Parts: sequence; structure tokens; C-alpha cells
Amino acid sequence: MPSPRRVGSETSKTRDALLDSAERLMLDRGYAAVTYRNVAASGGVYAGLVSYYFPTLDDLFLALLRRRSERNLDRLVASLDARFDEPLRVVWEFNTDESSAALIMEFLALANHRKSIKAEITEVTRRVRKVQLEAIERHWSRCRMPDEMSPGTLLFLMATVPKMLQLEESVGICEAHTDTIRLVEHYLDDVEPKRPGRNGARRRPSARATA
Amino acid sequence: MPSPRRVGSETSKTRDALLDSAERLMLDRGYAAVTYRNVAASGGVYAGLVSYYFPTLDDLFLALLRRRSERNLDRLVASLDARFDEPLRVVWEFNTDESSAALIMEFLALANHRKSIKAEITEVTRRVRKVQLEAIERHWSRCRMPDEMSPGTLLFLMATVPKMLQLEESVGICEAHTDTIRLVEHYLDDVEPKRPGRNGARRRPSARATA
DNA sequence: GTCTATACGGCGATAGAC
DNA sequence: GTCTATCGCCGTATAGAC
Repeated sequence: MPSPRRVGSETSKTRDALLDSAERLMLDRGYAAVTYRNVAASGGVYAGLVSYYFPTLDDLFLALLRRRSERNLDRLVASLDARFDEPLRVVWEFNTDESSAALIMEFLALANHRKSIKAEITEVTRRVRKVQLEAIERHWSRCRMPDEMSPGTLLFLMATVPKMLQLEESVGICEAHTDTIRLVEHYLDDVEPKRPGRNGARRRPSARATA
Repeated sequence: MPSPRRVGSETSKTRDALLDSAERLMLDRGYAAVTYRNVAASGGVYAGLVSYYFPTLDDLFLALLRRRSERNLDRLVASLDARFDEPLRVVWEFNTDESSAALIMEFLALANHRKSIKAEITEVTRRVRKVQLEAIERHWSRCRMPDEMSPGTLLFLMATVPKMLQLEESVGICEAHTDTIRLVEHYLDDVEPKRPGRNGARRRPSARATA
């Protein structure tokens, strides 16, 4: 017989505030600091209330991951759409953005111990990789890569190199980082040149014509 | 006044066996499973004995990391020496080797919460990167890379791409992996061709001439 | 629907007996 | 060198007050 335990509504403002607290804790002190007591304390409530909304810590971590993933995916799709003529630069910048990167690394570490987190990361990574790949394949002819390089491999590099740079910097290693970044940015300037007077977001021609 | 607490000898066989148990636990169930009680149980001893040899968990993790790091560095130096004419392949294979990779990822996650681990990782990474870089710079003229690519960037890629492949595979992502590996291995075959009848370790000419 | 209060076993760590 | 006892904090669960 399943437990008749009550769980708080997903639309509760309290619930959302608790997720905010948990996210800050995870960023500042690592996932190990995300405990019922710590989350409750930083939200000024009792530990029991946290476990009312999230019966297990797994539930809390999953909710956290899903909320952040959806925001990131939305942001990615919006960027790829607005700057449809420079998908490589969008992918590079998206994966360079550090605000979510530290969190992702925490979740990757968590995935080693929590199956539910692992499954969710697999799913969201697949979705993100898919929309990025489609955007790159659409402009593949402009990418000027040698025949041996596939669109998937180029995407793999544009998505994972920023993550490795961040990972190394997080432990104080920065040898060759500026060289690497410069190399990529020169490549981007070459295949996706910035046009003068166009330093903001670009719009699809179908949306509204620029003057 | 510092605690007069007793600590077991570093040459103890029991201590080494406990480190073996801890390493297996960390690989199988993640660093969170490395507890005094778990380590003791898998070694058939009492928890108090584990904290006799390792007063804090930090001490245990540090000892684990140092033991593994020294072994890896020795192995790397030996390979670079024995196969002195193909440093890129050695670096690629060294970073592809998976036996220590899962452990390294665990330690990287640990580094977010334990300063001592972070400092030790920084130090050992610097040392490893240094001997790899010197080996590559010695053969840089043969690497046939465009002018914009620096030896440091090539090393960064040869060292970190295998890690990212493993990290993604650990969460079930494998898109474009075979493409990427094939690309690198074709490059290696090009700049460091395997010679027929020479499929084992190569020796420095000064060591002993081959027949 | 929200929140408070309490209980249980596992944890890191310590002190000291054998 | 080995083992036992103990402390306070933790994740987790549940009962019940508002």
C-alpha cells in the first residue's frame, strides 16, 4: 500500500522560494550542503516544511534540475532563433555562460550517486544537443571544416570545450586557456563574421525588417 | 594546544588495505559512500580503526588522491620516455585510460567541498600538464597544426577531450563520440605514423638498439 | 492546504580501555 | 595496534496542530 503522505502544491510560492534557497546553497557550498536543515534555515522555516514539499532530497534535486533545465533550453532556443545566422557563436556563448555551469557540474557529480538525476541529465542533454545540432547542420556548408570533421564533432567541441575550461579554472588551472579561447573566437570571426552596426540581437527577416 | 591524538604509521599494511577498500568504495558507489563505517565494514575491521589511521575523512581522501596521483605520474613519465617519438599518442591514450578517470571525476566533485582536495588536484594537474607539454613542444614541428594553434592548446584538447567523452558516456550520452575519436586517431596516424613490426613499446635508441 | 514538533538510525569524530 | 563507548549533527519520516 502506497504511503498516504501529503505533498505541497507545485504552484506554491513557498515551494519556489525553497528551490531558490536550495539553488543558492548548491552554488555557494556544493550539493553536500543541500540538506533539509540548511535549506530550511536559509529560508527561515522548519526542516519539516521542506520535506513536506519535497518528500525526499531526490525530489528536491530533481525539481531544481528541471526548473533550471527548462529555463536554459528556452533561453537557447530563443537565442538560436534570434541569431539564426550565427549558430556556432550562440552555441559557444551558451556553453560558456558560467551562471549555470557551476550548477551543472554539481549535478554531474550528483548523478554518480542518484539514478534519478542521471536519467534527467541524460534527457535534458539530449534535448539541448539536438536543437544545437540542427542549428549547426542548417549552416554546415559555411563552417569550413575539413572533410573528416562531422557536424556532431564540431558541436561536441563547441559545447564541451567551454565546460572543460570552466572545470579547470575551478581548480585553478588556466594554462593555455587564453590561447584556446582566442583560437575559437578567431574561427568564429572567420565563419560567422560580425557585421558593422549589428552588435545586438539579430532578428529573423520574416519577423520585422531592419531599417 | 594541539591534540595529542595518536595516528597509525604510514607504512602499515592495514592502512594500505584500508585505502584499497576506500578506493573500491569510491569507484563503485561514489565518494559519498566513503564513510568510516563503510570502509571499516568492507575491510572487516571496526570504524574506530579507520579513524586511527585517518583522523579525518580529509586525511583519507588526501592519502587516496596522492597514492593514485603518484602512480599515474610515474606511468605517464615512463610511457613518454619509452615511446618518446609519439608524445601525442601517449598523451591521448593516457587521458583516455578509464581506470583512473572515474576516480578523477569523483575527486573533482569532492574538490568543490574540500579545500585540501582542490589544492592537491591543482598541484598534480600542473605537474602532469607540465611533463606532457614539454614532450609535445619537443616534437612540435611535426604536429602540423595551423599557426594559430599553440602547443598548449593542442595539449589542452588531447588531455580534456577524452575526459569529456568519458563524462558524457557516464550519463549515457554518446552522440558524435565515434566521429570524434576517429578524427583524432586519423590525425595521430598522420603525424605519428605507426611503423610496421613495431606494435609494442618503443625504446630510446640510447637504451638498446633494435635488431 | 500549511506548518510545527518529535523520533530514529547513520554519520564524523573523540577518548580511552584492552 | 585494535576495539568499544559516546557525542552531537544529519537525512528522513510521521503525527498532528493551525
